[in-house]
Amino acid sequence: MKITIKDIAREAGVSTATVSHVINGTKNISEGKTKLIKGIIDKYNYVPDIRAKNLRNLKTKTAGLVVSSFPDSHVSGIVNGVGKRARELGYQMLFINTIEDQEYEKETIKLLSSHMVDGIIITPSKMDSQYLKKYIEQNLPIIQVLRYDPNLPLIPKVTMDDFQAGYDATVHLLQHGHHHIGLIYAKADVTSTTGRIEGYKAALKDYHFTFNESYLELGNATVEGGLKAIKHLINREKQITSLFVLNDLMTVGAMQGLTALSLKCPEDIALIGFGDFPAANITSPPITNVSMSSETVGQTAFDVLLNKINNPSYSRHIQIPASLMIRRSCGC
Amino acid sequence: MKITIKDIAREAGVSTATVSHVINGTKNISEGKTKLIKGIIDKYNYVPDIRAKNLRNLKTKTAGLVVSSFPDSHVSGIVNGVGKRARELGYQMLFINTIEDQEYEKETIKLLSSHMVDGIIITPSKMDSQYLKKYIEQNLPIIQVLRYDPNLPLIPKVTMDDFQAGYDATVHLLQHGHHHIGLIYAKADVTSTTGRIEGYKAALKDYHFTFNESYLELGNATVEGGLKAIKHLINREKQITSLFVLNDLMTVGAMQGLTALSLKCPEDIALIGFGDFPAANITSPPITNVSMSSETVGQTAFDVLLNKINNPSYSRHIQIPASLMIRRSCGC
DNA sequence: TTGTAGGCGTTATCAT
DNA sequence: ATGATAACGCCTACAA
Repeated sequence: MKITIKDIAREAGVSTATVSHVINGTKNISEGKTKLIKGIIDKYNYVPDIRAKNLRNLKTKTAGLVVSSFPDSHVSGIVNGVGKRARELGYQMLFINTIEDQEYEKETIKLLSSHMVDGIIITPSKMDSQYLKKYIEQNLPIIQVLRYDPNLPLIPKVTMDDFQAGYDATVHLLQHGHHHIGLIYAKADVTSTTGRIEGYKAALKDYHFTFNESYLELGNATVEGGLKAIKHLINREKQITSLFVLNDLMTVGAMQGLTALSLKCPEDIALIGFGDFPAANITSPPITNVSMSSETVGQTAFDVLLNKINNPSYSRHIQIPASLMIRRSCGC
Repeated sequence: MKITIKDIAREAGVSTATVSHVINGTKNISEGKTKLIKGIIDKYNYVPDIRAKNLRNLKTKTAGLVVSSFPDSHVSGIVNGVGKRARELGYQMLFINTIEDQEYEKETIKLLSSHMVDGIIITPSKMDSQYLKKYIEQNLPIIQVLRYDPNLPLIPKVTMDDFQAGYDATVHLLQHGHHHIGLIYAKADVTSTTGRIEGYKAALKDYHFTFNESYLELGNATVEGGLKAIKHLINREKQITSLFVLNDLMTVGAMQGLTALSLKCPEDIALIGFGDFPAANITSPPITNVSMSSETVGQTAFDVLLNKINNPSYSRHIQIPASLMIRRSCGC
């Protein structure tokens, strides 16, 4: 038997309006009745039906978080950061992982847009996310995190400063005398990748070295992917003396690959990873990493979403800086 | 301007019932009208308001996942597993991290119980979770994952086989001649910890060694916690020759601590971790771990929840086996 | 095959 | 200080 506000009202001998008011403190009700009603509510452990409440109020106090992959600590840091801030601000969080599947992503957004949430934080699976346009036209608050569609200028963004991070890491390698720098990326067609590669190119250019397309290799964001990638890359481009790996799991794979190839790090091949994970300083050698605070990204993302909800014209792009955590794999 | 089923009906010149039926395929509507109505729906990108739908239907097709901490890959694996299975079965997932705060946990359950979700998967923050009783009496489908209250026999559980895992790891160490085994645990008053410790004790007993309470040390599930714990432990109990560490992050901290103490692993101190993380085979030395598939736990948990939803008397306890991943830190 | 209308549980306006 | 009641948007008997 489900118990409703009517039941409470009946038992208290008052109207539903009165009960509603004591629940929400929205009007002055006499002390006596207040106490009586609260007692009955407690007795039955009554909680107002949130579906009805939402329907009436046009607010759900929940936000959607749609990410496109979830294996690494980076994404889980973001989930954590968003969740933390959401909690602080009294929001619930609906979490969906699209596993890089844009069709599912579209379905998901469609569903969430049906007043399931008050706003959405999304890591789009593809650079082209024009399908989002119709939602912003409908004034559904959406923001992008980590990755974005450059042709969606009205949607706020919270990302890493990928260009700068790529630039800095590359310069570091360059300054250690490495001109042949292999780069293993997780996924093409995504701004987090392209931004970092732009930074890599810019550094090369500033130091007067030519960019070599075939120094780039796809690693699919997994350990095995990183392992395979490094084997291909080093077989193909034997002059490579250093590696820039754009994701934690691939970094682990790359280190395994180096061992498999009997290559010493950093003597034969220097390496800088991207992301940074707790164990990075107990590996052999400890791994230099572009370190980023994914929790910060998550928290900021939620704040930005709230901004967007309260001010529909908000459209800022916030770039969180990364920093180079120097350990031994880079040859320092 | 929000568009509703009425608007669609008006523009199509039909009743809302007809529109509803073509949307849900719940009755035969003539081809012509069907096409017309679908056209209009597409034109306006109309999606039925899920709040209203839920209110009417008494189903939300969303499940709550309430975990109590989120720093490690273990929990994120579970989130991932639950999400994957939920997606396959057409459910959405509401994710909340209570950060080991039972008060917040209670509030959360209360909120979710207000017909926000069809069922709840929870990792309770404390062994005593009797507050859940009133919810099961109200027939809210709840299941426990990873940790549980032993005095809640009616609630299904999906956990690791913690006892067996603790037993096996300890036996492994014992067989290598280690009788003085320090144990660093993440959190007291929680079945995942007590189960593993029971296994540890049982192994000791089977091999005729006495259990020493002061070989146990709390490490708080963090890197720093593990680091501190090992320092305390080794200072206090100098005869210890091996370590069993019940969580990944603490394992990393313990390895750091060994280095800080100028202790060689495994020569001076052998070590077995619990959880297993991608980088565990590129550390120095590679770390032997009790390895568990958290994704499996997550997927199973969702299946069990669905069982509970469909059959309120379901109350099984499923124990997922772990396996020892032998690498070098244990001295093999 | 299609339409009418009541009700899901709340909140909030307008009376009293 | 309270109460009656009309929405919120949808689904679904029941009627036509």
